[in-house]
Amino acid sequence: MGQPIARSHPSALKASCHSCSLSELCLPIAVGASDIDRLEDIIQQGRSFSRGETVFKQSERARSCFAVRSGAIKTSVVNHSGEEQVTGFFLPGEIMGLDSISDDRYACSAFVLERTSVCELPISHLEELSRKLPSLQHHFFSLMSSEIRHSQQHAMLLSRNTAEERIASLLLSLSSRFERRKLSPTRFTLPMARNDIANFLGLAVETVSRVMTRFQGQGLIQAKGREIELLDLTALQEIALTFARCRP
Amino acid sequence: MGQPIARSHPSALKASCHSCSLSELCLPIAVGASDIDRLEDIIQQGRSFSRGETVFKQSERARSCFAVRSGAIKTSVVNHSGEEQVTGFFLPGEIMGLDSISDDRYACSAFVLERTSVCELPISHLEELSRKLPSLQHHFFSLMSSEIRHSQQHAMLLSRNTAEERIASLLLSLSSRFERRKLSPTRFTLPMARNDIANFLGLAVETVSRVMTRFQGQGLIQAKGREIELLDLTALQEIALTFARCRP
DNA sequence: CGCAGACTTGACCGCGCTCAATGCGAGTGG
DNA sequence: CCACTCGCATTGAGCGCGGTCAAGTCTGCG
Repeated sequence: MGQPIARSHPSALKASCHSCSLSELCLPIAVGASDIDRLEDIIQQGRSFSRGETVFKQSERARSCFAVRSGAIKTSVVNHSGEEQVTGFFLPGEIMGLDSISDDRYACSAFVLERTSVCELPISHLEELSRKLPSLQHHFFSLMSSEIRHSQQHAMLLSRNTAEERIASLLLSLSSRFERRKLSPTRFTLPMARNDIANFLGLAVETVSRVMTRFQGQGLIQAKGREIELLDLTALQEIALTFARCRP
Repeated sequence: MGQPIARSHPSALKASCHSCSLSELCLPIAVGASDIDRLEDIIQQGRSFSRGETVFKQSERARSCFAVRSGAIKTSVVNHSGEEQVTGFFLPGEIMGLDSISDDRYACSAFVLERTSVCELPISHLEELSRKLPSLQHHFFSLMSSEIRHSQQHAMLLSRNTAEERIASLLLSLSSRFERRKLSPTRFTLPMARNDIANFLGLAVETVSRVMTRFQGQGLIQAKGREIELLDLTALQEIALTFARCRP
């Protein structure tokens, strides 16, 4: 996957941002309507992946970022002792790979959690187009800047917060990200396994389980497997509020 | 400090990157010799700050990034419960404020740990110049990309590593950053208090103290107050290696 | 129906936090 | 010069959160 996906798909479709339902979350918001065409010229609408596949692998040549169109992805790195470390989850409208622009190797692997389709953004083309479209350049600086902040927030979350606070934060983060897509902020299906949640939050799976049943006992959530309903958002916010704020 | 520093220094000096001893670590590496002048045109050589002052404060208007010329700085945010959370340390040749480009408010405050001078990089000018100098634009994307990775590394460090691993990692990070500046990688003065270290690493001060005396007992380091000597780099690396790698 | 993987629940224990006291060096003033 | 203070660092005692280990339960799928 280091090569642009086009390789395996000689007839890779040009993206059609115009008709994409995510255009208000994704790159197009950064460019005037008249310039969307130029964006479409460099973006390749990639193929779909199914559960378990990887969009790219750690330390492959990094030539592209990817915008998630549908589905869900987890990124993770393996440390030298062979353990996986989940570094993030990416949902539709979000862009992954921004951490891999610097040393031209992907810093992490991107695992597909459920049937997913992505748009491929070749980095060199993006840089080139950014020079011509100031608003696009600005948007990218902003995107990366927010990404730094999200990582910092996450580090802060891991540094001093209890298991309950971490889990409440994650649930609320997911909630607001679903809401942005006009989906229910209180009733959704977790795209990732408990294991991934635990790993991402620096906890043991057992702890995640325990906390979620505790939350359920307190009437804060209703959980059956990956089906989640948030019953008391304000209480969850109260718990999570020990740290700053969630993904905007 | 939200205003460019020039306000308080009407005669703010144009930067002289040409003669700066850090030019091989800092922005100039990104531009050809002939373009350094254009860089100097937009960079303001700021004034010096002394211990305890702030270069900028959280939630002030963010108009500039800052390159550290000399000294040392810690960045931190206060969460809503009023506690400080140290998010990073910045040494000469490093650029801070990259996390604050997105929503035009500083995401953190920058506290001066020892007598420090900085160069101010107005964001709007940087974006403009980046459009004209592709290598500068690329460099900035790279910088921000690495910053994302550093935060992720830090998050990983906090998520599963023991106190010893965290502290060994920090010591090695500092070591390599001193080395980059042609200073001794094994003998240096910590610019920050134990308190800041503890906060940054998500530990209690007492734990930092205990671990450092333990390291000393094992002959790994020699510490007297903030004077540190790393006696056994490989052993420290062995300890830290549970996670990935330090600041390049 | 049976198996494998994901999730839950329980019992136990250790790392690191908390609280509290003490040590130490720098700066200040008598 | 000492006495005093203040901030910072170190050291000790006790305990709780969350990790580990080990069963047990649920679920989807061939």
